[in-house]
Amino acid sequence: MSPAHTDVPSLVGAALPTPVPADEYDGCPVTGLLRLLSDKWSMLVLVLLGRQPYRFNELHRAIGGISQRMLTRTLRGLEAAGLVLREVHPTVPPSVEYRLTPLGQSLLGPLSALADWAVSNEAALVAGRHRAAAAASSGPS
Amino acid sequence: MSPAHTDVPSLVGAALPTPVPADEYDGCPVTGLLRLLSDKWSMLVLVLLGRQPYRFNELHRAIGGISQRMLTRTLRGLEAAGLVLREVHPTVPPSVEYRLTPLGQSLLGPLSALADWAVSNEAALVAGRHRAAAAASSGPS
DNA sequence: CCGAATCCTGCACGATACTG
DNA sequence: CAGTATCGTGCAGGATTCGG
Repeated sequence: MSPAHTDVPSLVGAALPTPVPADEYDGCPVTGLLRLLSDKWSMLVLVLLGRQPYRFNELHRAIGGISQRMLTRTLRGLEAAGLVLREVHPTVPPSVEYRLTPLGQSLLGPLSALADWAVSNEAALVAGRHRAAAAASSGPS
Repeated sequence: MSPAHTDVPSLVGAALPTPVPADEYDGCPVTGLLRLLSDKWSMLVLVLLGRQPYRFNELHRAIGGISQRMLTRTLRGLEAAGLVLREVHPTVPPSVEYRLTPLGQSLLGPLSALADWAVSNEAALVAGRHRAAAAASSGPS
């Protein structure tokens, strides 16, 4: 075991030389968060719930393009992580409200930073994409 | 079923699927960024390259657990997005250096915000995961 | 209205072997 | 050293149906 060949940034928590407890969670909190958020809808749901509480079909319509299955899955995942709270009102017909927990709300800041960057650098990203396309068609010919 | 056993050398080029993301850009810059970063390794590679330039196998060892295939794909994707620069030095043996473009470096800030949040709230996330596991084993029995 | 259950497809990803 | 070629697998994710 020779650590420190390339000292891993503290961002990944010096957790790369992991003891690997089980075959599930690899020990790095950043990786854990990424595995939670790296799906198609989680971040979008978080941002929407950050604005206001939503009921299930309200959210379904607000997103538009997500299947019921994936919305349920996404919400359950976020709920399991403690980011979203699910409130069932025993009315007829039943209604369920989803809102962010305080933990979920605290995630909105970092999320916004990423979103702001994406908006601010949209032009650069598009330009880079074009440069890459041009290089790909003229280069390896 | 295994149809043609006749060795067709290289007709089907589906070996390296999706050379670049190249997905249909849906118009939302945030979604575009998420589709770019929502894979298993992109963010980690960006963070590592944010500290220093790396050569291919250097990066391979530093990450530890990624396959050559995925490292290549990840780097190509980031390169196509204009976040990573690939420099080939025509030496013997050949060496290739990867570094962040200025655009890539500007992404480190927002990325760090997310990473810091993950570290700060690791305990809460782990607790949530345990609650979920307990509920899953006792609830739907 | 809320969601679970089922079926199905495609891609992300890994392991290995080979090349220049 | 830096990739490419190829095969196999698991799981994300969509469409639809059924139940409460």
